[in-house]
Amino acid sequence: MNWDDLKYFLAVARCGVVSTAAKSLGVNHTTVSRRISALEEKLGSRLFERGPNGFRLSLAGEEVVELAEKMEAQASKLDRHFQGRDKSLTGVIRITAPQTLLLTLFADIIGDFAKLYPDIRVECHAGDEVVSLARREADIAFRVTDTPQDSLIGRRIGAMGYAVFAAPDYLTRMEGRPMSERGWIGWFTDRTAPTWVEEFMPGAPCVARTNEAMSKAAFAAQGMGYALLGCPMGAATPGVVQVSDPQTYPGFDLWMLTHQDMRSTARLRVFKDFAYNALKQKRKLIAGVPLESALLERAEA
Amino acid sequence: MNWDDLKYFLAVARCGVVSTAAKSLGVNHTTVSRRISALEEKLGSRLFERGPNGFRLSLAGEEVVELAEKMEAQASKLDRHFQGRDKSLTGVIRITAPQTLLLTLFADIIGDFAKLYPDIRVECHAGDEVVSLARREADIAFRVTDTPQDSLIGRRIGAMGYAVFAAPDYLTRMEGRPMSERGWIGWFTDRTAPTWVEEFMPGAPCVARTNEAMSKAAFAAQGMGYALLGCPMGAATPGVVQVSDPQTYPGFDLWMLTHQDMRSTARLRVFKDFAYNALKQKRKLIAGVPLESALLERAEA
DNA sequence: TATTGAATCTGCATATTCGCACAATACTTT
DNA sequence: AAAGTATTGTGCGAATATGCAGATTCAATA
Repeated sequence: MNWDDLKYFLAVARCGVVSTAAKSLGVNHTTVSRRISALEEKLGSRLFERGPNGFRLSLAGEEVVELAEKMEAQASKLDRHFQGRDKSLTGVIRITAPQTLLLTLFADIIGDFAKLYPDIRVECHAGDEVVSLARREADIAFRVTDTPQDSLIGRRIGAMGYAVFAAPDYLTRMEGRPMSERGWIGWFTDRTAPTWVEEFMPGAPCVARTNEAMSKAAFAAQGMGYALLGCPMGAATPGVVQVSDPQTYPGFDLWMLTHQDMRSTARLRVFKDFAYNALKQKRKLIAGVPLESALLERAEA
Repeated sequence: MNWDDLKYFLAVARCGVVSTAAKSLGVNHTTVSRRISALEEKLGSRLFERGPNGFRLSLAGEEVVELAEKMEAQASKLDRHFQGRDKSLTGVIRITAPQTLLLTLFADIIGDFAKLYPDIRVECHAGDEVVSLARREADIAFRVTDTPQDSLIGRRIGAMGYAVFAAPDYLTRMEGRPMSERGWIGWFTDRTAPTWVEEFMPGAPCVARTNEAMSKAAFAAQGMGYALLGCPMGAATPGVVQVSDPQTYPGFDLWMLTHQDMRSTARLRVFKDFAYNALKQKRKLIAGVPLESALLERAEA
């Protein structure tokens, strides 16, 4: 028997429905369903009566609940012992992330975390500069990079997606016009039209430059032209819509980096787990979605 | 935290060495090592001091042992509740398997099982005939087949391997002789030289026929010629050595079949688990090993 | 009775985990 | 001292589990 399956069992026993239980566990409902089946198979007894409006505990299931709850009590004792005293963790966590991501991707994650752990203060540093994790200038760094340093423990979140965005009214204005009349917004460092322009709007002139992503998005929202934005940023910017499929570039992956010290504090472990899970659920936002689905999702909202 | 990891933790805590713990759990030692690391990572504390002669519990580890043991107590209570009363299961289990496999593959498995559960009597039926699991002519059927019937629950063990075998003294006798002087041993039903003969010894004549695999092996052991045998059979037959790489044929998979009754008895569940795990550990024997390794293993023995 | 809706079940692509073989290391024995 | 033995750690192919999307089932409602 897989002890971990009892965790899934308890969740379903409490929720009554697999889908809700799955949400509370942060996994897909098919996974929950399959692991319940596996547990039943191992024990050789149906634990739930399957109905169209959920799972109802069978007689055998009722008996399992008690034992499983005792196991849970031990497990959470263990958790508390190591994770610190429950939700009453205190202290400061310093994180650093690229500005665009901090605002568009981490804002609500950090907000949710703060609600759960009100006594932990999260200090943020927005920027791409190198900060020393060893010297505790930051505890956790989120970076878009190829391969992180060896001295750090890295967990790969996933590929970063980039897509072309523009303001809707700009698009209607440009309807049918030739590329030469449309404009793109780029970096100061772009000496010549970047690749995405060549592919998406060859021959179009540059209408604005900036050294900072937020203003790039702002210019686009003002209807000045097309801009290549990170998908999370584009999705979070009011006044722009996605007009190209998202593109991922090899080596442009989002990583969560921490110092390789096993004795890191409880609050750090808790945050790492929390952030990693939250980001995993947002990986579609991070990598971007194909143009069609993006417009569809927008239409629904 | 993954509750199941505590099972691994306890095993290592008791054995003191990862390799031994792995053996007792029936998994690879790297798996144990990795899951311990994962647990330590989640708890944020080293549970063992790694030494060249094993793992020694750390202070933190000592504390975990107590809690984990309480969880184990609950888990085994659950097991006992469903699996029947421990090792004191009684009754009869009827299994059926192809004769060659029953003798070469299942003999020791059934023997080991009988030692563990002395009050369960295992009745065997050797043969390939269709037996009705629904009518309890047998409880468990092992079959080499393509796709098992829908009404049965099947667990795939793995591909069956077949290789050419011959007696060592026959081989020395034939050293350097042309194929036309060598002979192959086949089935009564072989109207013409089967594929393996065409590939392995084209032009060779048939020297013996039989309708039954044991005698095929016996003929080969008598130095009558080459024979294609199932790898478990060839490995178990004294007097023959493997002389070709093993070949697997699509659809020739070994399956364990049982009736799809969830309320099957405790002794059946126990046997199914036991047999499945034992067979998994023998999958190299079942699928066969490349010629080189086969000779090497033989040389060691 | 037909329709809507919420739930669970299957086929397939993907991501993760596992096992194997080899390497590295320390301890024991000759 | 040097070879032998037993242990844990790493790279890579394969087995397994997971997630997603569509199909399906069943009950409630109009």
